[in-house]
Amino acid sequence: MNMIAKLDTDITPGGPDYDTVRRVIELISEEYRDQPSLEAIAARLNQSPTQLQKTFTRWAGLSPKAFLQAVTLDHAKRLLRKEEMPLLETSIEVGLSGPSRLHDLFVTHEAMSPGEWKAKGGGLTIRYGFHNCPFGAALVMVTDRGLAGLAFSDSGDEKACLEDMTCRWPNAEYIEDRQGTAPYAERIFQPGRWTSDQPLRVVLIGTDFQVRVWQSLLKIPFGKAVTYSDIARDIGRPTAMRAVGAAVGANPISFVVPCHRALGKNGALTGYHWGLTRKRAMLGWESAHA
DNA sequence: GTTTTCGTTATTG
DNA sequence: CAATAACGAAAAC
Repeated sequence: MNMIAKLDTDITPGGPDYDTVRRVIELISEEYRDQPSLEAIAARLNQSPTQLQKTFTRWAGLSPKAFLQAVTLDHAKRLLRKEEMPLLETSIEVGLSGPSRLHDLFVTHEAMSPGEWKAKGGGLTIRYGFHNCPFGAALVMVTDRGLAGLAFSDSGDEKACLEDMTCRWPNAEYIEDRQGTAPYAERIFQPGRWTSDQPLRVVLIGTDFQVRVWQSLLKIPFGKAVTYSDIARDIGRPTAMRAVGAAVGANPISFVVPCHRALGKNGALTGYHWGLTRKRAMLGWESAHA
């Protein structure tokens, strides 16, 4: 169980370095087939190779070249490779409401009752705030029962991001409270603090089917990946892989519920609500720190 | 190999 | 009820 020593926080959304990193990943995502060299990438961004190397490595913990490797189809397939049997099946048993360990972040989760789900958030008070994280501006949403939402945006479209999330539970009451949400953000994005003695509490608000899918996602270990059909099988509905995809995409607590670890059967990244670039960034980042 | 076609199923309008 | 979707397998090029 590797603990990530420390997460660099000096590359923040909106800053020039963050933008550089984002563009590098974007470029790599689109052209990884051509295996562009560091020089080529730097030239495209009008930067010196050494400068770029330094900036990127500070963010990812590995060079652009190595990141490119990590993002290749070939590598994605390796993540899928099930060395032993299980992964999902033998993972720590998670009940409807119980502790589980996801990528070394310890989490207890509970599901909302169907009634509460139908109320579309009615009677629920949700405090929210934006915080900087390695993957952009993170929108953190918490209720008195725990973390309920986590979304991402690039600087500029925070408004759309917030709207995207509030639309999911239109009847809830929303209060901006960065003070209140800050501890969650720190906890989530500082892996050094991932401990089991005080698990992160999350509350899953969704349909019965969705909640089952999300619980399945929570069983995927850090740095690994599974297939949509793996999940379908795990929840006892082996032919519902497509519906699983929809449910994964509807996951309101991205990253914490690691929906970025769900790949197509051939290792292709099939989609991501917050942008494929971000999905690749997360997978590459995890590969680097695994 | 790659593209198209069709089966499946939980949501949404 | 019809349309849709972050899939997948099989058929067809």
